[in-house]
Parts: sequence; structure tokens; C-alpha cells
Amino acid sequence: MKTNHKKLLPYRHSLAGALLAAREAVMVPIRPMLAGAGVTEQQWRVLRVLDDAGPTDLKTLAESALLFGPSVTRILKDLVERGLVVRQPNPHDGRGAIVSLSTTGRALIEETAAHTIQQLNIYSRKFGDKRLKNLISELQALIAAIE
Amino acid sequence: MKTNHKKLLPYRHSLAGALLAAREAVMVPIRPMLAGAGVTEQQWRVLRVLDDAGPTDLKTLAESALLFGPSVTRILKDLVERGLVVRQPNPHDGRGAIVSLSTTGRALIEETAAHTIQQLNIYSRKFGDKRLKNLISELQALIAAIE
DNA sequence: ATCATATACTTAACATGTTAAATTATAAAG
DNA sequence: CTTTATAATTTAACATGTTAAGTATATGAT
Repeated sequence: MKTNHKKLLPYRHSLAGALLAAREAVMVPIRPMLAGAGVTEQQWRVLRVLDDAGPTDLKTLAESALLFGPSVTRILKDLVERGLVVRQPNPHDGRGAIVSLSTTGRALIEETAAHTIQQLNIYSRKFGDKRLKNLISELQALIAAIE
Repeated sequence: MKTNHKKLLPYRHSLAGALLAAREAVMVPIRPMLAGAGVTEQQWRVLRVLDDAGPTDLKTLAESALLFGPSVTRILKDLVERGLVVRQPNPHDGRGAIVSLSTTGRALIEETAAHTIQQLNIYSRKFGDKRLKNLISELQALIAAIE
């Protein structure tokens, strides 16, 4: 039943497949560390984006963290309850809210950052630092080209 | 609240972030087509892998399609009910099963393949054919280097 | 043959993803 | 000032992801 009726590449060699497989390979060593810090991958993305950008409205946060609105609602409810994120009304828009990292939240990011940077260094050593930077750059260029 | 306390890159410039964002950008135009064909992204991965590899046991299928075992169980139940996949006992192992594409399932893959190939061609035109092939090749090299 | 262990799933339980509809508030037009 | 339309979230409903426990079969050692 081999594929000889068309030009479709084997899934792992396709663009979508290679991107998914690469992401999976990259995340495998990182996930245990996040679990140890008590955050899921999605919660960590929210915290990271808030650390990057400071106080942010929810829509921007969702886009930046590559999450859907309802997921952000649910994740923030949890992070606020745990005191990692602070939520305030948006002074310029009565409908929306603004969230930012608490001191505890920032501390969590700083702790995990040490680990992720270390992991990145391992990847750099195995794959080549310049090569890795170029790969990231190409990924961003692809995104820009598609949009 | 800018990030100046450590060397963590902004999320979109990080390896994990760039991979996730790139995958998302690539899939956005493809998802509506899959929805039109009546399959989810994960179901489509299962069908694609079966088209690549022919009759396959469930564990291999899960690994190839980047899915967990329980997801494969659930997805196959649906695909078999809809007549896209055929399930047979494994003659060499009484515990397991072997699944393969039905004629209908193969027809679905062939139809959608035309669309995905067309989309790939658009990406090639926008990003460069050689450049795109090289990107995929680098992704695979990264996976190999990490493991 | 029997016991212990490992393997291939399946089931169950809960978190998250995803879409659509509901809610509340701003904004624009008349 | 109302009416209408648009925007920011939340709620609800269901699919899928994810982990852990359960079931049945195979494998290996005594």
C-alpha cells in the first residue's frame, strides 16, 4: 500500500509533520521541569508572555501565547487564584481586563528560565549555535512569508 | 516590566515559540480544507500515516502520527465506524490489532492530497522552494541531534 | 507447567482545545 | 439621547490531550 499515486511526502517529511515532530522533540526534556515548577505548558506560555510584555490585555495575551480566548480565561482564573498573576480592570475599557505578573509569578519565571536556558545550551552544543539561531530565523521568515 | 533580568528570549523568538508559531501559520489555511473533508487534524494524521506505511499496529501508528495511545483508540473507533479504516486482529500477536486504509479512506486522502500539495506550492512560491526544503531538512536534523 | 514480568492496548478521569452563543460595554450614526 | 453595530470577554458544550489504572496476552525463567 505504498504511496505512489501522488506526490504527498511521508508525514514526517512534510512541512507540518516536521514542525510538529521538532516541537515535540524540543519540548520533551522541558516538560518535566515545568511539571516540577507546578505549571502546565500553556500556563507557562502565559507567564512567559507577561514577563516579556508586562501588563497586557487578554486579547493580546491570547494572540501572543498562541491560545484561544476561552483557554486564557480558564488559565488566568487558576493563575490568579494561585497568586502568580494579578488581574485589574482596564482603566480605558470597562469591558476588558489587564493582567500582569505578581512577584511570585516573576520568581517562578526566573527560576524556570535558568533551566530552559541550560536546555537551550544543550541544543546549541548538539546542533550548532549559529545553525540553531539560523533555524529560528528561518521559521520566523516562513511565518512572515505565509501571512 | 521588561525582561532584563536574564537571557530568556521573547517567547516568539524562542525555539519552542517559533516552532509553535510556524506550525500554526502553516496549518491555518489547511484546517478549513480538512474540515470540509470531514476530518479533524488528528484523524487526518492517522489516515496519512496509514497511507504512508500501509497496515500498521497501533503502537507504531501512535508514534508515527505523534499521538498518545488512548487518542489513537478513540480516533480509530470513529474512523472504523465511518468505514475509512479497517481493523483486523494481529495474526502474530493476540493482544494487538492491525489497521489499514479502506478504499474510502484512501480516496479521502487522495482528494485532500491535491489540496495540501497546492498549498505547499503556495508556500514554496512565497518562501522559496529550495529554502523550504532546506528548512524541513534542518528540522529533521535538529530532531536527530536532540535525540 | 507455573510464576513473574513485560507488552499492547483499553477504560476511566480530568485538563485543555475549540467552536458557538451569551453577556456586557464601547462606539458610531441618526 | 437612542438605536445599531462592534468589540472584549465569559459561559457552555463537546472533542481531544494526557496520565494512571485495568485487562488480556505474550515472553522468560524456574
